[in-house]
Amino acid sequence: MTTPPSGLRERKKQATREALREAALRLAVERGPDQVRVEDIAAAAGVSPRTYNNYFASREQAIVSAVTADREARIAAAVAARPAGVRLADAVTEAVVAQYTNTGERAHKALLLITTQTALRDAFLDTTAGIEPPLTAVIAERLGDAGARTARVLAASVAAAVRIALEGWLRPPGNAEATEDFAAGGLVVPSGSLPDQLRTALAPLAPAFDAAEQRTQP
Amino acid sequence: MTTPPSGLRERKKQATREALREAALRLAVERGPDQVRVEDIAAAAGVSPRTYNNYFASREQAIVSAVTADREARIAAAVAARPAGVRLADAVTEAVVAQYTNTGERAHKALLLITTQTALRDAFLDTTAGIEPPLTAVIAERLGDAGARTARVLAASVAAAVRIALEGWLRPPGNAEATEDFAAGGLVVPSGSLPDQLRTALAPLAPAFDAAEQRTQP
DNA sequence: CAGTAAAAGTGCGTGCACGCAAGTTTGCGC
DNA sequence: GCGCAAACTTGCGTGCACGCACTTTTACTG
Repeated sequence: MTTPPSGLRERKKQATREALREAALRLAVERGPDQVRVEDIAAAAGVSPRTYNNYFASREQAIVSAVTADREARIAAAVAARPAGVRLADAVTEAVVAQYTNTGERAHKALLLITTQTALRDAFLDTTAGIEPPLTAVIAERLGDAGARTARVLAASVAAAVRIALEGWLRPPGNAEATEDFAAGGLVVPSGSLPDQLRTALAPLAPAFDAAEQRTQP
Repeated sequence: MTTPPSGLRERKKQATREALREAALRLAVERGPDQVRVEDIAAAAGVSPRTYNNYFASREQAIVSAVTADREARIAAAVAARPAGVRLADAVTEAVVAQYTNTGERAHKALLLITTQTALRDAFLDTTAGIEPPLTAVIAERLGDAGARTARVLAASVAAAVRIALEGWLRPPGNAEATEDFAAGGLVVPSGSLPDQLRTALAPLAPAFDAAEQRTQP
């Protein structure tokens, strides 16, 4: 499973993908993100522009993917690695927190770049949707076949919560964008650390996890 | 609040928006969805192509918006209309179900069209994200200022659940697309009625709503 | 009833995503 | 090895989204 079927073809594909990722990020950092055309990225990776588009559906995706990389696979593994004894809600929360906390130095620098542009910011937030399928799989494993639907909903909810946490985190606190239509009582906590944001956002979902879990193991 | 500030300017804008909506849907039905260019929609609505793009960010959005229209506003109203006595979870569930059930004849025909094309299907599913802000507002009202964050997460979870329900509903049952990586035990219920799908998808979130609600009214 | 500021509409130009139909490489069975 | 089939790459063409600068329309004020 970890080694799909075969070898040389797949290696080349991954190599190309990574070359594109790295080229996109490097160029975006060197010049501004606006000054990087698809043509440049493709050239830097040694492929045609058309091929570039076989790997990434948008310019933003390429840049962002250098940071997100294989986060999806690692999240699934992280959840599965937790012992079966702990609450499912805790297992998921900690797995998610771990994945978004252990960002390397390079990732942190890249995030600064991402914050500067709305399009990049959105692309980055969209990657949270990618954790949904693996999360669904691992949650479903815990809930049994009867809870497949529930697993899907919970996984999607987690992804949504993570997105909210990230949004709140990388929002420039001084940004006067307001909270759109209804600014509550102004009691919005500006932005704590990312782990805090994640835990806070995931906390409301814990009861749903508990209920689902108890239905299978009374 | 129901009458924003003033009148003539806003009326024209809405008129143009509706003209574009209707033109997009009509043309998409008459010819295939693929045979409709932005230029045509704009012409049919009596505006320039450039203006069309000031209203809709994609061709699919224009077509789909004819069906989704002002669903967002109605959902908020529907939740607010429920008496304060009922469980918040039930209020939200029923409000959502009602909104997606009372689709008229026209909407139903349009949905058939939407199903035929992946791009349209995706655009339609993306509109569920639009119910998040109003839902957040009305849920936050119930939970009080302390639960603003929680309201946001719950609203996003509801939107995600609705999306899943819709996905399962308008998926051609015979579609051998498989469930991607892990096909559970083959126990996937093909597709019940839409209200059933919605209730089933929202059910797992009820405990989270209950917990949030009880925290404010012990 | 101007005169002016703001907002919506428009033309133009640029870069991009993607379908299609080649050409090229890789993998596999004989 | 050999050739065939599937997978990957690439060039081309089309339609599209959107920034920018400019014109036209709407709203407000002296």
